[in-house]
Amino acid sequence: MEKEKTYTNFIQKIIEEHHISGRFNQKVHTRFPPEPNGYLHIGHAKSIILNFTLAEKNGGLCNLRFDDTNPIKEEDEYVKSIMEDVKWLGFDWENRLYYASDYFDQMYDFACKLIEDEKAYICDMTGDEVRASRGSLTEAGQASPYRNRTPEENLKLFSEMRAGKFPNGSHTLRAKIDMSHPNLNMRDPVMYRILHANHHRTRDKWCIYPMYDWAHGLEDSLEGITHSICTLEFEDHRPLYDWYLKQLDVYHPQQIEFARLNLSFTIMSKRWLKKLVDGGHVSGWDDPRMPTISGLRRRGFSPESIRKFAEEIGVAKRENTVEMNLLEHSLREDLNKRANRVMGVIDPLKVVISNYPEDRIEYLDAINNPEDADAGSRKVAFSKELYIEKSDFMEEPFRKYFRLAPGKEVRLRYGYYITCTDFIKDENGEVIELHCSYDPKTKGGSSPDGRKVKGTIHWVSASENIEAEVRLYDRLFTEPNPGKNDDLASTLNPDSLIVRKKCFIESEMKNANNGEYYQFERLGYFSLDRIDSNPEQLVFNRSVALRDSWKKIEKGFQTGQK
RNA sequence: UGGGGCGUCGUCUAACGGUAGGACACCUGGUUUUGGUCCAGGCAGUUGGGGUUCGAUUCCCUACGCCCCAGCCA
Repeated sequence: MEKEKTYTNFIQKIIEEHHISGRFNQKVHTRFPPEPNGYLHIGHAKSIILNFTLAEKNGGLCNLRFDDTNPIKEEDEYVKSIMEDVKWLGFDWENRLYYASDYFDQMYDFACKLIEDEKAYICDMTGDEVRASRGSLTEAGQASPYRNRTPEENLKLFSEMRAGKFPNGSHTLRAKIDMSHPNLNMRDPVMYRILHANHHRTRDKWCIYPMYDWAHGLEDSLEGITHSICTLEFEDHRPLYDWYLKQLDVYHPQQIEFARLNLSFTIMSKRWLKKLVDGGHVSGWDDPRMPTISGLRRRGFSPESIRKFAEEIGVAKRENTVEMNLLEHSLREDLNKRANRVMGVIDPLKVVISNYPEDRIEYLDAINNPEDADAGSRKVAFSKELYIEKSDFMEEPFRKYFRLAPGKEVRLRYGYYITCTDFIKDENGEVIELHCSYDPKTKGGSSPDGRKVKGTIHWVSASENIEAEVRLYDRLFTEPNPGKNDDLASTLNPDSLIVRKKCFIESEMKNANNGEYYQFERLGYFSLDRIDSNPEQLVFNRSVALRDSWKKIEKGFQTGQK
């Protein structure tokens, strides 16, 4: 029992301290607050999982809230995809779906209160002027000439702003804090800007929109959030978050910052991801090579594996780059237990069993999942002509090569032992067909005399199978840290997608279902491509290959000794 | 060289001031009708220097390194 892993991270620790101090009356209420301006990626998944599980483990709730304060960037399409992704990960916000735009009226009223208290003013400076007067990292800023307008004048101007009397950029509402504050965020930050734009929800009701810092704390406060969790770059904004809530004397959540996720061999920034899409380097936001949630879903990742991954990587404040290995491991670990096995040949080489009757077909028993006795078994067709993997034959085998070679015997999984008696090459010297003999006494894959056969290979009957397209994926970049390189395109992995058109899969797979996970024995985990696959032309994506200890040995032979 | 953060195995991440632990990766062996899984074992870390203490990853000082901030983005 003491082996039970406790859910531990520094945020949980803070929560427990709050429980002791009684700050939030033992309550935990979090929120996931995406801006609907793009697709979610695995880094967002970390945040979603953090917020929802933190609430759940502490008997609390987590809201889904769209932080839609910038109508220029936000679209309904993203709202839909975000909800789909959160649901797919297995979380339920029940009736707690909120939008920042729901609070625009209240935010306006709060702003008026600040104006009345002489803590905010309308500034007529242009963006450039504001920038110039903000000072620098080492120099104090200069006060706006409009800083001392009366509350009456400010109120009037503010309502005129709202009424649409001014063009974009002509006025802002600014908090009156401290132009010489060492934290630049505190140098009279803008609370409202004029944006004559159509909002995805409020349409043309507003032409002034709240800035993040002003809006976010109020959203949290209004929803009774206890722990407002965000990423590290907002640490500098916490004083402002706190300042607004304190001036207003309203319910005050605790903002806590954690380090965002970086993954090796990929990138997480929306800007770069968009470049990949726009540059045609990938087929879209849901390209199976993308680290987006929709991409991972299409690639064949399970939500369970992503949640396990999030648990494994933990949560802390230091910068981190998690190895892609760990993500892949999480998937293998999950699918090994639940994916049914099946045989498929993705690089076919024809085999003729010379001593097997011409027109005979046998149906042999194959176990669906050795890791799950309840998964049962199925029948696979065996016939005189078969396909095996090209890589399972070598004319001149390496020393430890256990597979087929002239005169060598292997086991066909769940089939027979066969021995290679001959091979045929085409005019280019490429092996195109093998002739083998089989041992009828080894049906099912074991021999009565107990002789050892080290190699077991997969195969598919040439007469009974289904043809499919298979897509093999590899990391998108060749660099472990592509984000550090300005010339992204040069570090793209040219082999990140390999399409194999005429693959042969055992006919069992005619019943393959969308969203189901399969293991093609010895090759990896696969699932149907939910966009491009159809009953006439099945398309399988390889989500991840099996671990392959042979690959290393083989490389050793190829490069060094032989 | 203004402010805010962060430095623990290769990579993530733990450790009321009390044996630096786990996972991934890697390496050995064993089992195996998937060169998969599984099992057993191994390698490997507290940024440096001081101080406090019986005892420091933990507290203090200092140095160094890395990240973030000058949007009317979030």
